[in-house]
Amino acid sequence: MLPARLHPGGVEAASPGAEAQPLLRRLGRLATLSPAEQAMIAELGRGPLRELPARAEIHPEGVCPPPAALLSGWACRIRMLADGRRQIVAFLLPGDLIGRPPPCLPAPCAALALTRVLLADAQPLFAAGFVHHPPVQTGLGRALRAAELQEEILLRDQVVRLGRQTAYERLASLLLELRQRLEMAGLAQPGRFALPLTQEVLADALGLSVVHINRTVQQMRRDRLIELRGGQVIILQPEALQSVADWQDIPGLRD
Amino acid sequence: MLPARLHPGGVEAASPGAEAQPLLRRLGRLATLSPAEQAMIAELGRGPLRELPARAEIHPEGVCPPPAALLSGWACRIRMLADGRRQIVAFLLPGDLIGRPPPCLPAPCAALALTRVLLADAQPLFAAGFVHHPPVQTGLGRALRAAELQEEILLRDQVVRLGRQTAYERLASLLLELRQRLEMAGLAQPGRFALPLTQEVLADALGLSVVHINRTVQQMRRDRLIELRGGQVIILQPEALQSVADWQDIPGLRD
DNA sequence: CGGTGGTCTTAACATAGGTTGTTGCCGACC
DNA sequence: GGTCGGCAACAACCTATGTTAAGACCACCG
Repeated sequence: MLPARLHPGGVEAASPGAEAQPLLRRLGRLATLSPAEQAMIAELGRGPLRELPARAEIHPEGVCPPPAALLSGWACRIRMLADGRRQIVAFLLPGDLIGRPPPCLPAPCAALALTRVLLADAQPLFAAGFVHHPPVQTGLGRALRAAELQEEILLRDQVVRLGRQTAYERLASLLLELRQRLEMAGLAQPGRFALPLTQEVLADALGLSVVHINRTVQQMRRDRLIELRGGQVIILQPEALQSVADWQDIPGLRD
Repeated sequence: MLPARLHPGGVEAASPGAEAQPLLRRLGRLATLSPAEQAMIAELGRGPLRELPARAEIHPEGVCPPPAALLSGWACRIRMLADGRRQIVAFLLPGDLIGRPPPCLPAPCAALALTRVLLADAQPLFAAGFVHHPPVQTGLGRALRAAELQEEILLRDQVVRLGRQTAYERLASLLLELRQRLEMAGLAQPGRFALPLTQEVLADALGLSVVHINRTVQQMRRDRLIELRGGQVIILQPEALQSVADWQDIPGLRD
């Protein structure tokens, strides 16, 4: 609704369109984009944006949400059971896409802001990449398609974590996933990144209790694999962490 | 490789093209197909088929498998950890699609036949529905797209199961999922269907040990929710099972 | 300043589910 | 008809993780 320049707080928008940087970076890594496509993506950052505070619902469960791009802040897809148990299905990071172009089935989970978030309407992107041309034909189409496929891969990783890994392994694996994703969006220094998540959120993502997350974090600190304070993670021993987590890199796509 | 008519065993191929029935049924439920599209699908059953015995690998981990349609038999997507732990990520039922049209990222999990399976080359389908036209434009495109979206929904259900449900709830939920999917492919009588899975396979899917699967099955039998013998399940109390599992139907798409 | 609420931390105890090992059934194969 | 392998069933014991509860720290706010 409001133009971008009315949101001075938080986003350090030095150059115009800077809000779209992570999205541009990520999609640009997935396929070669034409200058026109790059411009279209950068334009999103100048278009009408939706700003939401932490804890706000981006879209509820059971609807078919319109395509949006997460420009800044963290969010998640979450599902709740009847008795209140919560499972975070996926984390959404700057540069990620929420919602699908039609035809679209009702989403089985809600999307929730974990921090203050800035959302842009991604309808034009999907229209250009998915609807007007077959996705294979354009760089943008291939990039959007690859983003979808990556999301599916992350979902499968999550299944393996929850199904067959111990608490310690799950935490290691999640941290490595977030690190790589943030790097792909240009938001992490090597070995160090911001993690604006409470232990309760981690618990809901990893299928554990808060108490046990705490135990596990303590242990990982004592083992000198990570440091975690004030919303910042430092990965002290990447190789050790990778071997604990049985980690394999998230594949990309270059045309 | 071999033409369909050289596979007399197992498939009761009364009319020609009968092998493609489940696929036709399922895609036809997802979108309205033109007669030409229906013919193209039926044609798959007459084209060169790939037959594999139980336990055979359909495709390994880490490759980009060509699109195939599972015409008969059960299979699964599975991922293995370095130390041999296995997690079944998804079950593949007759009428399901394996592999993706390019652009495609290396699959993070292998596909494994759980029974004898019959596979057809699905490249023509994806070419027509995805590559030559944008998926929205044709009925086939919409159906293929909906099938993909359904698969993603199943994956999210699986995450919730493994993350937040008890063994008993997981089993209930999986049985309901399989029931609905088999019904959508026209392969289940109401309240009763074939389940050609060993308890070990169930364990690998539900993130449990074989022993505990056995305990859980016994309990569910004692509670008179299901019968399970000789590869057949009878759901005795569907509503009770649904309330245990916190079940919601898998959404479909009708144009 | 002193509440108030959110988050992290720790401890004690409870339990769902894992592990190991044995038995019995049944169909396949010689 | 015997033997063998795969599978289901069951028991005894063990452990990872959940639950409940309470204190410490910190940010915010009146």
